[in-house]
Amino acid sequence: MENSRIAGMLDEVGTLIELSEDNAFRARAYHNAARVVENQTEDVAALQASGKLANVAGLGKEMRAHISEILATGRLTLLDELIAAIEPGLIAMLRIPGLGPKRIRLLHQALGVKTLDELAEACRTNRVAAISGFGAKSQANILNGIEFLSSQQEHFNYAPARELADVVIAAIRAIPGVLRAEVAGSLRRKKEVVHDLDAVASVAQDGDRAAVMAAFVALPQVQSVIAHGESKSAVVLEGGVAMDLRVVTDDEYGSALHHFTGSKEHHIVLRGMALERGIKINEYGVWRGDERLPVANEADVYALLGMDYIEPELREERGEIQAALDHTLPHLVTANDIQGALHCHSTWSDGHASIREMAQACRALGYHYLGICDHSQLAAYAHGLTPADVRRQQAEIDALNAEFGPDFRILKGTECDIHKDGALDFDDATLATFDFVVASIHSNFNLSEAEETQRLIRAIQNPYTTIIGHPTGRLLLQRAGYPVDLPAVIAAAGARGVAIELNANPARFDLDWRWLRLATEHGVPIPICPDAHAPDGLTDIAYGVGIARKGWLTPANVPNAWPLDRLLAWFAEVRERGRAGG
DNA sequence: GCCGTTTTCGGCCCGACTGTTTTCAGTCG
Repeated sequence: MENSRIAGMLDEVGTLIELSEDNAFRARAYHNAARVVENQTEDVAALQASGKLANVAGLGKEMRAHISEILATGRLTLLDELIAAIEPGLIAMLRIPGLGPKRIRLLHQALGVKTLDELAEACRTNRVAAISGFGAKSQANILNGIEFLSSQQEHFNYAPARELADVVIAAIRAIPGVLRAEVAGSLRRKKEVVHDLDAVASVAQDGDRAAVMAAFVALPQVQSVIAHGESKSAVVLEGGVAMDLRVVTDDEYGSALHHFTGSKEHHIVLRGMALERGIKINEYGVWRGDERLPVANEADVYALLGMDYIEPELREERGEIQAALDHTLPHLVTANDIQGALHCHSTWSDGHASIREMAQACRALGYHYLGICDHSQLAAYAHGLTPADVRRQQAEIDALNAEFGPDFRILKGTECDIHKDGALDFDDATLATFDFVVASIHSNFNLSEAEETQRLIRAIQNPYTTIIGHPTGRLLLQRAGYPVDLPAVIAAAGARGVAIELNANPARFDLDWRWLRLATEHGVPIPICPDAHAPDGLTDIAYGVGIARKGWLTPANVPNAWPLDRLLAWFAEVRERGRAGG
């Protein structure tokens, strides 16, 4: 039983409790337990067997009993009872902006509405406005919210959200009176998908806020205004992206940026810890009793608690607070550490630029090497290369390397398809001609989890495999990818010394950052690969670095942060270990 | 439901905004 499945069941219990009773803290305990289970790098079943589950904070007696039941039976009686008792349509109502569990219960009890459609109809027939506590505006907002849900995307990929945010932040900075402005929220934490945008801006004095806010809601990118206050406004931008802006005085900016960067879970733990030390943290500052402690910037918040600074990417309540107290936070990889690009395509297969153009683009970015990895023959849809094509391509690479000289190196690679049975798509003689081999799945996504897992493990055990490409095949917000037991794949890669790529294409970000720490614990190197099909795709590496940082990666974990000689030595070492039988 | 202790109950992050009501509850981040 995967941790994520156990977590999913506990999380669902939490949501159903929200809808069935008043004790929000009980619901939170379940959501919290779900996150704790999800964050365990070891299997919960193993933790239970070794008795270590009792030491995990957030999992009390009741939660451990639930976990035991799930592990033994695959089911949870409490969850079954809640599902039987609660209308499933009420869960969907939680997604309506401005409508929470209490008012949903009230609507259900007063009107008997069980689905979004029934609720919309109740709004149209004026039955919602008649309920005590509701009115004409609530009714209109609920109806608008239901229409918004059906017409808008709920989440957005990081890259387009970032581009839009950069435009709007620049516009906010240009508003007269604004001293500082920055994007906050999940985008600043580099989450792979974001729900909305948060931003913080500062002004010299309170009196300047209203004018700045008025200018913000009037920006050309603003489609509609949801809330407009002096210090806080909420709007919907073009493309349906919701955005919140907070305006504070400049002495509050550090605390406000920290507060609105989140995550909520990080703050709950941090503030609880601060309270134990007699310190209160809010979005305006840090206080000991009535005394306001000096906070010039975000780092001061942590320093006042005796902790190391925690980068925004790490603020997910996954052990970073304890590590900051212990001074054991990792030295995170940065874009400046990147030495080259591995896993790039050219016009030899489905790329849109020649090898020369890709190499020139890499040199312009200051990189020292480029790994060309065109598709293999099985990928006919992508004009995959035959062994004869490979020989001609490698002759071209030799000629280009001779021309470029010693300062830049084009590496001979392949993105070699993994067959249904786990075999690679080239014979050994051809595989031996490459400097390195990226092995990827592009077909037969519908096998069982056991079959896909075995398929990847067999590819890992091929002596020529250097890197497993996009290990789950997911496309964010589009498709889930094939089912795969990632802990088993990570363990196999670690045992064999094979790397797993972090595909930096913002539609993929595969391997998911939540697995990166488990991978590094197993000694699996994680190259950050752009999977670029054109020169502009190389810039995805910067996005991949953000995800790598969320996964606590250091330059030592990332082969393309290594100089060329070390990289080549590692390629040879992986192949040698493969030939020696792992 | 979990946790910690001034240790088996009481608190659980905290403040802005909205809508409805007229002092506050619900929602959100």
